[in-house]
Amino acid sequence: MPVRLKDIADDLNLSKMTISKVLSGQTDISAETKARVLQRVKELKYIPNINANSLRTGQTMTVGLILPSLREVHLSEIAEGVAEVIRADGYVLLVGNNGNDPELEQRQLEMFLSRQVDAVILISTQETNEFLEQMNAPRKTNLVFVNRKPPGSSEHFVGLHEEEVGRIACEHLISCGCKRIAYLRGPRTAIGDLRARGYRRAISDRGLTFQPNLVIDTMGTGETEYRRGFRAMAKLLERRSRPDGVIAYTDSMAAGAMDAGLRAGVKIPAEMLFAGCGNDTLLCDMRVPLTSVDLCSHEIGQRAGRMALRLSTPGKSAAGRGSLVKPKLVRRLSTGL
Amino acid sequence: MPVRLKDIADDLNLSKMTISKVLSGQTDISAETKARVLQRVKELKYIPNINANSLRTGQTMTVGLILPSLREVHLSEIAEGVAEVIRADGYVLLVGNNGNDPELEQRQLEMFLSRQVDAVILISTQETNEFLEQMNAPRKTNLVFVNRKPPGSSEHFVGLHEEEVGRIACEHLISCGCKRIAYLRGPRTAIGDLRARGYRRAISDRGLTFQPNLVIDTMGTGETEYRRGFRAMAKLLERRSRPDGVIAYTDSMAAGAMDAGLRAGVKIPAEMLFAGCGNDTLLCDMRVPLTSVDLCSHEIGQRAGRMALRLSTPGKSAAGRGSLVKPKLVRRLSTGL
DNA sequence: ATGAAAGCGCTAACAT
DNA sequence: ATGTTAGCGCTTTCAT
Repeated sequence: MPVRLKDIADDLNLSKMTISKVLSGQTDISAETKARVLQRVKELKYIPNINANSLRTGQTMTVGLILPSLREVHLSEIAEGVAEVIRADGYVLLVGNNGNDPELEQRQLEMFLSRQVDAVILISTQETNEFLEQMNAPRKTNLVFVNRKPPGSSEHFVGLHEEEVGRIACEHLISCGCKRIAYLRGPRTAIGDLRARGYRRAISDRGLTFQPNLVIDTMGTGETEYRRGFRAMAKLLERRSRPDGVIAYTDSMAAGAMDAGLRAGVKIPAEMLFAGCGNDTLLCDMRVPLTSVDLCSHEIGQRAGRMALRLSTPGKSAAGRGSLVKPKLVRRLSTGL
Repeated sequence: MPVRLKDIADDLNLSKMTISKVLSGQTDISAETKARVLQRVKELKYIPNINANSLRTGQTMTVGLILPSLREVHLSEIAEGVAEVIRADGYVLLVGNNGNDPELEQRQLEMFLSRQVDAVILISTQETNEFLEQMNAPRKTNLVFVNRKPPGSSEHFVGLHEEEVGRIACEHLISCGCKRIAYLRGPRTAIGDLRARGYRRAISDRGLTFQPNLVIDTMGTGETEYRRGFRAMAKLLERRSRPDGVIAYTDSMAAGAMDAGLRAGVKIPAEMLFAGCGNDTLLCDMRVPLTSVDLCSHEIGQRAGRMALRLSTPGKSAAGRGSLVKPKLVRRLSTGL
């Protein structure tokens, strides 16, 4: 078993306290003793037991992160951001995934709580999580929500300005001269709706007329996003008047749409412009490099991490409640450069 | 602060011990008391402090995972596998990433050790990690290496049978009738070399002649894998005699190669077959669906997790040392179905 | 059937 | 400058 304070103390014929004091930089220790202790600590490779301390202080220097999955780049990117900032402060990250199963989510949270985590960052895809209201009532303050503002609404959260995602993409295509911009929209969720609204807002803000038949709902079939994008585009191309710009809810869908266009002989970006969302390096650097809206997942993770740290620091608990990250457009050849 | 055993005890005019016994299912408690306790526990939403127990038992029910990054699908997939199996046993996962920085890796390990993790799973891309030898000497047994067998070599590890990756892909193309199979090889690392060897072995096993000029080294330039695949393929196509099959080190490279082929008017799979490695859903379901070797990352994670659990269980510590996972070929249209 | 004591590793507060 | 005491939340052991 690992070396304890007492081992060092016995070894040096000192008391545990002396060792402890040296290690915590107390000054009431003779230089000589200090040196001897430090030396022995190194030799024995002593590593303090933080848990023992946590029992006293109530601080575990641990942050929990609960998310649906690590497989989605967007989410693992967030996780990286969190890990980065909390590590810098000596905190450690507990990760739990719950394939969108609310029960699992709850169990994970309980496991984290039983480990006395200082804060929990929750990326829940559930539309509601009632269990939080009841279960967690006492220490609610140390929860940080990501992506979805919880119902109770007075909570701490970090999210992406979703409407801006649609707006920024559409705005860009308009600036590039597009007049008929198709939107391959996402699912009928809060996020899906917000992005669609952003698209629509850009249209009207710039004096174009909104044409409902240019908004394509691709959901419902069991196909991959790529296939759905491909098929939706193929159909669009059969119409009498083609769009001169296409925005897709994800990069995969955009890739599918672009391939359908290329296959049909459409010149990109000469005749038609494309934009996706996600700025996924893998997808955006292929065939005609794809202009895409960066969802700033890493930044979101960092902010969530910082918020968690603030909540974990006794004094500062009351700090800023919410934080909306603005997406960024990344221009590539599919919109002319 | 959270509810403690003592709170329940005081509340019910019982001793801590009685509560503890009820919760641990001891039988020497009257049915009535038991019911009262259970009821109150629920009402007060008591969650046991596992850390307190850990201080006594030395078991924290925590496994640490150190990896270069969560951004790579291969790695996050492994993380998911680990999380899954250890959660089932009530363990919790500490995750630390270290962008291939050995110093960070060491610091992470120390942080984990100071939290008394029961085991650490280490996915190190370092070729050597001397610091382990020294620092961790005492509890070396609770380390599980993934992907790379450590120098000390008597360690516990889980890895992919890398040579089999190259062999299986090449074997498949040969079965499909290919005679001239190009290999877009990966970096000059242990793994890169093993896969190349597998390719070569399949060639000679099946009585074809190995042609060095069909092995293309794409590394060195700062380009993306896709671009490297694309360029390598474009060059291949300029030769007098074209290959009739192409294997790439990653799916991205395969995608690039395939696009170069398609652009040049090559019919896939009629005239040329393609296979990648990684079985990345995003990439494999695009344009001509790509046959790819699945690297079984999830399975690797699960095995590593199980190994970590075994090491964490006092009795079983000496169990199986190493475990090699066999990759699986996933056939798609790019090789004729 | 219920409870008291001791101790896991550590440190704040107080002696010496 | 060094050491003693007590206690963080819990359970194992041994009373009652």
